[in-house]
Amino acid sequence: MGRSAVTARIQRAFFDRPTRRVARELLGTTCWVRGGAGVRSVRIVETEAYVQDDPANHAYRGPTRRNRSMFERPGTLYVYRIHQVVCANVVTRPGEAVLLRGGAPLGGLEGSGSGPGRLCRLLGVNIHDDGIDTVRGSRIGFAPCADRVGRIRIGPRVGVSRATERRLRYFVDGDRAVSRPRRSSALT
DNA sequence: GAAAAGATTACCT
DNA sequence: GGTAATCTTTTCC
Repeated sequence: MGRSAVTARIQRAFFDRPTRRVARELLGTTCWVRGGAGVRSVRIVETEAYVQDDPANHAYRGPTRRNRSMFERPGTLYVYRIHQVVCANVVTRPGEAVLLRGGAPLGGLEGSGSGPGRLCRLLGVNIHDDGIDTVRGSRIGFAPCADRVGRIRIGPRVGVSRATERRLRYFVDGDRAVSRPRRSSALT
């Protein structure tokens, strides 16, 4: 990279599009988090779309205290807690969002970014980041895809107990940071 | 006010 | 492959 580390930032119009398209096009982008110890970043390699009329969507039954961030502007971060870990989403259209499921560490960052909980732990994302703006905020942002993305594949979502047949999961084929269903060894 | 479920992960046998 | 950990939100009585 001959230029500065962050050459550009993904704007709000990127997120204000159909959720499945955003989920697919987030693959290969860089997600950075500015913390006390510096900036941590990963290359996004796995996402899942949560859309309307989707029983697995936290916003399926409308706004609640937990999911209020999902009704904020496109590009807003929706962070929720599940068991003892947190997961991060980016809001697209009202009540819809993209779950960040896998990221490959960049810039010497060490650890595993495979899985939504591990990804948040790697980046240092916590529950207090819920509701922040990734477009204008200084804490977390996305940079456009710099280099070529591998083959993109689509498959069933992981971990959800409803609407499991829907193919709303996008991932870069063969990337190490992609989580896999525990079910079988068969590649989707 | 109480009980159940959950977009997970780590560790057990 | 199966289950416990762990705790907040949601839902029901």
